[in-house]
Amino acid sequence: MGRSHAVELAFVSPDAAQLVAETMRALATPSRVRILSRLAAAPASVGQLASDLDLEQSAVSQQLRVLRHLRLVVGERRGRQIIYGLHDDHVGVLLAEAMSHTEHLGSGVARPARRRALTG
Amino acid sequence: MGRSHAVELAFVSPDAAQLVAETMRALATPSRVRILSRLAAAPASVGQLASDLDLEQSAVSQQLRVLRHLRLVVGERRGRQIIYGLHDDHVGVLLAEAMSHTEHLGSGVARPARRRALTG
DNA sequence: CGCAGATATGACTACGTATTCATGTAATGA
DNA sequence: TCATTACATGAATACGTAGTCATATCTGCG
Repeated sequence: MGRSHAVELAFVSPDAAQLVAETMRALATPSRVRILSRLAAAPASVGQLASDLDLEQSAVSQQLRVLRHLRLVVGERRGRQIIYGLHDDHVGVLLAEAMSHTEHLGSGVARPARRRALTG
Repeated sequence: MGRSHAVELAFVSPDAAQLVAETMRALATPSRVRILSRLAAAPASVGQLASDLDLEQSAVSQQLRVLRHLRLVVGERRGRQIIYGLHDDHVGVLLAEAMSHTEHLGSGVARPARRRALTG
């Protein structure tokens, strides 16, 4: 097949890539990252999330719907409220990995800002 | 600044959430996931990526620009071509974690899930 | 220098979606 | 039953961006 096969490990099919992308999309907005990190600390109701993250209740519900759909969070009815939490620890690991990465990158990651003192 | 517990995911500031989201956005599209997984296997030129992933050269360059900007890939000039590769192993870990999570969820994004108890 | 290969980059279009507003639905209490 | 609390959900708007086309830049060769 190939003249020199190096390491063809993680070749992913377009289908699998689609799934990965859809899942990672959940972490692609600040609001959902905040919601997830909040739930990673402790389960909370929708209203509690809204007031704590300073978001509209509708917005929280909409994002929770997305996260629920992606199996990243689960909701459990408790009287009038619905307590949300991370679906499992795997989600926390993924989130931690993402944050670790961001920390590792540090400064000027997603900014087209020019660094000074490079060229005259 | 470390809580002594399983996942040290405390509250994340809106600013940090923004950074995390921007970084994770790189994995939020199938084309970039495919590019990264391809580069995880072995470095490749732009044209090679284009032909192998069946994408337009422009599209590959555009996405590489994003990935480069997010410090996920690096390009190295080699004659007329530019060989791209993952920025470091950390990127591979993140990608593997994402794929692992997706595999764990299965092929269906929307299925009646079994939930785990939140309140005890 | 002139030409071809290889990649980068603006401009444009199309699509997804985050947010808000308004309303609907479920659960508690009188 | 009606009122209130707590969430969910359709509709509309605004914004970001992935992909395409055309063009520019940059490299190597004769």
